[in-house]
Amino acid sequence: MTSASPDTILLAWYDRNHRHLPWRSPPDTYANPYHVWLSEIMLQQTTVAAVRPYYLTFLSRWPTVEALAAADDGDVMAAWAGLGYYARARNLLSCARIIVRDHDGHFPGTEQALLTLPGIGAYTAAAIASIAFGQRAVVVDGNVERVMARLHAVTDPLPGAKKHLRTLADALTPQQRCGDYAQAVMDLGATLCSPRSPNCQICPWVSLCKGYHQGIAAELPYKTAKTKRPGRYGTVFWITDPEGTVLLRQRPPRGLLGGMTEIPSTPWQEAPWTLEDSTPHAPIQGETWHTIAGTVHHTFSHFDLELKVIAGTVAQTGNIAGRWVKPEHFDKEALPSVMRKVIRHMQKQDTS
DNA sequence: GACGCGTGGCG
DNA sequence: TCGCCAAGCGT
Repeated sequence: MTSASPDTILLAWYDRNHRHLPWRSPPDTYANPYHVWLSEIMLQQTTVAAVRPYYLTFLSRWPTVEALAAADDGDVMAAWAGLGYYARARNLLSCARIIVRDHDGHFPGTEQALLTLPGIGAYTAAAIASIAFGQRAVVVDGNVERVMARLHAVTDPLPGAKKHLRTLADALTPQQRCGDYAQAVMDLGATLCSPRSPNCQICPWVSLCKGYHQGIAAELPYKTAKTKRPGRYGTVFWITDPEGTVLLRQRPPRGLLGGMTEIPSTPWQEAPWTLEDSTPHAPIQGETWHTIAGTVHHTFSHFDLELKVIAGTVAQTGNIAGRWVKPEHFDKEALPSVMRKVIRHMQKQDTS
């Protein structure tokens, strides 16, 4: 007798257990390339739970790549606000406009062509090519790396082991049902073969899994130690006019929170700010500042931030660089989470 | 290849 | 409270 191949075993598991996600199509069908692309960009380093509402909002507001390409930049950034990694939103718009301008509104169907588009790297190109176009492509994300490391008991640490893990993933990738297979491995990693406590007992691959048989599956993949997150400090200037309108401004188009709306602030430096050092950075001078009690803490990918807030009022809003926005219109702004924390902090002051 | 780039949830 | 983690990409 012959035993089923690993990919056949996994696909059978997927047919029984696949999750219903808004961007997915039924097994054995090709999904809409626009849907696959939009979801894959949002899912980069981001959980399904976080993506779901954003995906539904985007698809509702911009149902096609043509609609997205025609969208206003500020509307797209505002709709992305809170999801993080804002370069993805800038690249999303840029990519949509290239698709419409150079590709007649159709996504290319090969990995090689997809790779030339902004925001689409090795993983996303392979995902779109396989899931939306049925091409054989080796899809390697964090899930696949973890599953391969466990299945083959790879003990060399990441990121050094990446090339080896890709080779192992390539060897397992079938010629048929390529999109379903890609989603199946990722589903396996996201549900059973999870980072902390894998559910090996009901895993379709348990009998093949070297990591399981060596008793080290849950520990894999090993990773090289990370350095501790440094701390940074800033002072935010909460400036209002007599009617409670607040001074906002735009951040530079690239870099941290690039293109997003901010509340004016000192630079974010390694040492705490004194009041005297802070105020020269304010958008207005000669102000009487009122220190707001407490601090706002926020963790970015590569540093921890602690913000103090000082408040001031101006009689006239003219001749000050920035935009004056009423609080009831904040929800239309491209305000990242750290700035919404500052706003919440100020609203707590009002009610206490 | 290393680093910059967000956020929220979870053990 | 804290470190880890998520369907990575661009430079």
